Amino acid sequence: MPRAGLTPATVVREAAVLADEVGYEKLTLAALAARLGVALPSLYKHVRGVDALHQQLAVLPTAEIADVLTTAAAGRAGGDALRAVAAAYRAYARQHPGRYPAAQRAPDPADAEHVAAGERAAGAIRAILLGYGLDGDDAIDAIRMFRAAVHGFVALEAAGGFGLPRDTDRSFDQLIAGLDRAYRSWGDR
Amino acid sequence: MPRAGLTPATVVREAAVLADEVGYEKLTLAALAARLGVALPSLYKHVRGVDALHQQLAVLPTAEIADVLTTAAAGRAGGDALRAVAAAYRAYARQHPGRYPAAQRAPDPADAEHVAAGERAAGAIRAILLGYGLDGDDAIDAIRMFRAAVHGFVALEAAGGFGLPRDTDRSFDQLIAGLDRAYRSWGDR
DNA sequence: CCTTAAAGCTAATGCTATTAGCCAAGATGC
DNA sequence: GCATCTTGGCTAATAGCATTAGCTTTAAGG
Repeated sequence: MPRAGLTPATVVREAAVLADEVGYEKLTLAALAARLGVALPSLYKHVRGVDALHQQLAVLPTAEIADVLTTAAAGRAGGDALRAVAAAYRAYARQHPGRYPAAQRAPDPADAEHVAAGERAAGAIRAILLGYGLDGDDAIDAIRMFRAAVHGFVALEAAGGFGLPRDTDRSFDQLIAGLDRAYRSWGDR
Repeated sequence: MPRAGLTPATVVREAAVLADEVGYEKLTLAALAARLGVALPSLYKHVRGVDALHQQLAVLPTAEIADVLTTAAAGRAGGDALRAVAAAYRAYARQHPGRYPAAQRAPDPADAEHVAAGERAAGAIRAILLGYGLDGDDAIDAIRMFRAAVHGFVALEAAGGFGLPRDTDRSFDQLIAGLDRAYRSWGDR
């Protein structure tokens, strides 16, 4: 019987694919093992368990989000960059309904790769905020504001939380427009 | 052997208490049955299963949030009301870490009580927005903005997503201040 | 070629959810 | 006050998933 040739990385990557197909909460070691053509306990040679898999699984989408945001911001500034980055974030969440929730898991401080990916994502936003004249603690607050607004929106949207027959695209545009105004008027009362 | 005297309502209410203690994702029929002093399968006389329990469990916190928001808004208007309602929302989420996530489940349109509770919560926000001159589709967008921003913030906060050593209370104040500015400048470019 | 680390396996255990079918508690009707 | 009938709660059985233990054999490396 030849070996499957798995590594922790391949297991986690396949878990990401599977999560997008069946949903994050329905991601199961049993289904993952079947997908990889391997018996369930064999996975324990590569991941410590389902909880560790979830933790590991957070790294990939975090890095992908960082990439997507960085790409979207390239060559733009101000409200232009803000809209592009927000749209890219939302698009990622919709295209990856399984791995996006995985990314919400906070990094283990000991996981340098995960921490770095998170910082890269935050850095993409921070660069835009610099164009609004925001830095230091203001930038931290403004980044948290961006994350709260955009994550909150896509989470509620994915959960079917917007019931009224009003186009969510419009609402999202208004959200980002409001964010833009909030950033521009940061110092005001 | 005397009966436990359970009803669907008591089961769901105890589930809410248990969820706050052990966390929404760790809420289990087995633990709930033990808590109620009953064998696990007995619960099936009151709820159709774990999925139905989750759905039912969404109603209580939605109604409680509606209450909390309504109370907080009473006697206030404008930015004052906005701050009070946002603070009340966040406080509820922190005090009820188990049932708050339960409330994110979208209502079954056939569940009139659930739908009504959601509308009551939205109504509390809508009333405030009226003070900003927002109604119609603008109000819908603005309500979605409020929900996205505040839910996103408390969700990220609860998940430990704000890693930097910056006081989250300050960040929350800034978020709501930004929301207030966005509402006040709604028509602007 | 031999050794050895480890990838993958089977077997076993435990927890959770779910269904089926039984029994008795307690409400209802006479 | 008694008979009846609904139904809440039970035990037993099944199935799925996670986890651990221990074995086998691959395949890399001296």
